[in-house]
Amino acid sequence: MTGSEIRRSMPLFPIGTVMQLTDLTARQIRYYEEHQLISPARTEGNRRLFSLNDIDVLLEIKDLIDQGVNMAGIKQLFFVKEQQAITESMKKQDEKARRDLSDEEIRKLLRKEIVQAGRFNRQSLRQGNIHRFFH
Amino acid sequence: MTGSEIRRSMPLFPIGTVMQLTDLTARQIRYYEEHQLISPARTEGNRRLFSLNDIDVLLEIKDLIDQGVNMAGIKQLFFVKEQQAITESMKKQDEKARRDLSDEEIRKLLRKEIVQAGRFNRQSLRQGNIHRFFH
DNA sequence: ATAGTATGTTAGATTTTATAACATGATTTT
DNA sequence: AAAATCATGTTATAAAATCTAACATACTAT
Repeated sequence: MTGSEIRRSMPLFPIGTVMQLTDLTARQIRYYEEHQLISPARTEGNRRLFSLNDIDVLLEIKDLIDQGVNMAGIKQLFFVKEQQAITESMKKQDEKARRDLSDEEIRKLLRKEIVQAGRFNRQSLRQGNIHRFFH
Repeated sequence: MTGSEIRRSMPLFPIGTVMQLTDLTARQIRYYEEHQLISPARTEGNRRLFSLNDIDVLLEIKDLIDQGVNMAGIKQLFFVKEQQAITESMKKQDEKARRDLSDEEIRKLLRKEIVQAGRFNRQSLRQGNIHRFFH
């Protein structure tokens, strides 16, 4: 997790602040939580604490609601987005794997080269430059 | 004011969150407010709402306190810093003024040049290129 | 017409925050 | 040394914000 991801998921805001930032009612926010679209943290005393991410999600929900999408639709959209995100991260992993593989290949090649170079130079080394390897 | 300055001065956090973020007690935070080191906004119901800037200031205060600086010292430091900031912004203004002035001079020069160019070209314009100015 | 959805409203309990006053240990001043 | 000041803790009391749960209601879809 990157630093900014941590910051974005830090529980900071009480519901009142979130209401103002999103123009949603407490009822709505709690309802969306009930439907698992967000999962705000809780204080010791059970008050919700929202993160910047939560607020982003709520603003997305609000946009979709304003466009006439209902809960079911929003859930589907979020589900699809999450799948995409997962696919993306898998793609990245694949790429990394491929990169790692080719790194490994490069290492093999390098080893070969070194061996070859060794063979190449053995003669000349004997012929007067062995002292380089001691001193 | 820039966008980020607005964001940094937006009243968002209740005192509880600020306590956690700064490791200061409510008593301390209120005391520093009493000494006008911060001026958090208030909700309709008189609860304090702190901005990111407030939190920055509180963290600075905490650092200074930890280093043994007392209220008076902190006030002085903040005062000096503010003076510096003002001086800085005046410098910037000066620069801008100077820039504006030289812009004005450039305009003067340009006008002269144009007049000169006009004189220079009058002859040649008459000699067959006046049509460029109509069409 | 009925059922389901999304939100409003209300009630009562709990938590959080506010102010104000007094307490206290550490420094500073007299 | 005694008194005053500083920075913070502690406590009491009031008010505000939030919680859950229940019931109400306007729409939509069947």
